[in-house]
Amino acid sequence: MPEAVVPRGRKRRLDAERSRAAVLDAAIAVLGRQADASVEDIAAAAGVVRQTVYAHFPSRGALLAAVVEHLTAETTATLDTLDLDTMSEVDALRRWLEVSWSMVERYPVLLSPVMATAGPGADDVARHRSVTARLEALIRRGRMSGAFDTRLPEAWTVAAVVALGHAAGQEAGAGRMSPRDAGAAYRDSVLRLVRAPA
Amino acid sequence: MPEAVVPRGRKRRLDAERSRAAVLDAAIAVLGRQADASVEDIAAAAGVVRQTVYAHFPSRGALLAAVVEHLTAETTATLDTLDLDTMSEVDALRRWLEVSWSMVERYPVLLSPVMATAGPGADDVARHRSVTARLEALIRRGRMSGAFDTRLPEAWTVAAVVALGHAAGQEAGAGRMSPRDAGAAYRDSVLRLVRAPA
DNA sequence: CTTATCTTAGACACGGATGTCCAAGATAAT
DNA sequence: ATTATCTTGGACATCCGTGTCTAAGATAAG
Repeated sequence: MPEAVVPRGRKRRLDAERSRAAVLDAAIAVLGRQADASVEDIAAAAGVVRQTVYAHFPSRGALLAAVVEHLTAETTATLDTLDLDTMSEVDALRRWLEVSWSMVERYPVLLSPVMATAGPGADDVARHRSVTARLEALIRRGRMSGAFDTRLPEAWTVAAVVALGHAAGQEAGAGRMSPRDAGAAYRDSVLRLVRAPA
Repeated sequence: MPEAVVPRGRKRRLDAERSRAAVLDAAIAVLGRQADASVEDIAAAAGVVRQTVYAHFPSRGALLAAVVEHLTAETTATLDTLDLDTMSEVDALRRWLEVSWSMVERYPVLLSPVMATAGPGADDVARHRSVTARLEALIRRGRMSGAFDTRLPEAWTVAAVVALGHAAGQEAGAGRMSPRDAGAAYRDSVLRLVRAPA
């Protein structure tokens, strides 16, 4: 596995950075539709030739890893602008759900198996870790404060929230529900599942 | 695509039927662990050579289709022995969840993408149709009788139940929860999601 | 403008999986 | 015991994807 070329004799040509970005974007788009898309497919969608992809990413796996990295970074960054800690648990969860859902809507690849299999930790949860970490902390806080129900295991609750997100994404992606309705159903369902009974 | 050989000059050798069954069972087991297992892998697990697989199934796709067919048949058969119509909606749903969960436990391949991609209708829902049809009917009945909540779309409710089943399977399969706990959490979550508020 | 960088086109090697063919031997049916 | 069926081993063609190499042409940086 050779490394991606990053010359230092002169300045990096912005041309190159444009190609790299195009490939990355194309990968996000294409893999969102077909998880096992070939490098050829991605290159074509990027308006580039296959060799150019290898000029920026040493291997297919490295490209996938870059996709995962890119998206998790953006998602966690977005989540961190929310100041979830300063609001009530229920509001914070609502906010978290809104943001997560908007990300899923924008990047369907987020629910693709690609996110699980790519990257160092090839575990379905380990991959979402940096994103679900916020959720986990939030849920723990709500459970301790009495705002959330504690009858179900904490880890299960997290898994359930993720799974319902997948379901909403499927329904919207398959055209069985409008993205709006899917998002609403998602939020309502999670709240019903997580909130402490009155 | 040649057809599977079914001679009629003499009687079918039970030897052959044993091989066929072994291959089918091996496929169910192996694909449960690795969705993209090769015909070679499956043959090896069946204690058979690759060519023998092709002697019974014309192609890889046909084998997958046979797996799907086999499992959906068994599952629907099991579900039909329950007489769900004669009990209360909540009891019926509980029963449905128990049976479905036991099937998922026994056949992890049921949550594999194999079930979606194989078979004629390559739709995630269309494949489960014969199984989820029972669930759908059940949910509709409960919604009309007032036992279930009607604030969420019916189709969404079905999707959510399936998704939570996947989550439970994942958690149990990954060893993060015991199968028992996962099943319990699954049932509790679904009931909490579906039941009408008191 | 000069030069280094980037993209492209065309090959090529390699590995892995699918599907096919055939001949020989094992095995069950009659 | 005879015969048709089944499994096996070996070999082979094919397709597809990955990854590498090279030379030529385009393009941005200095």
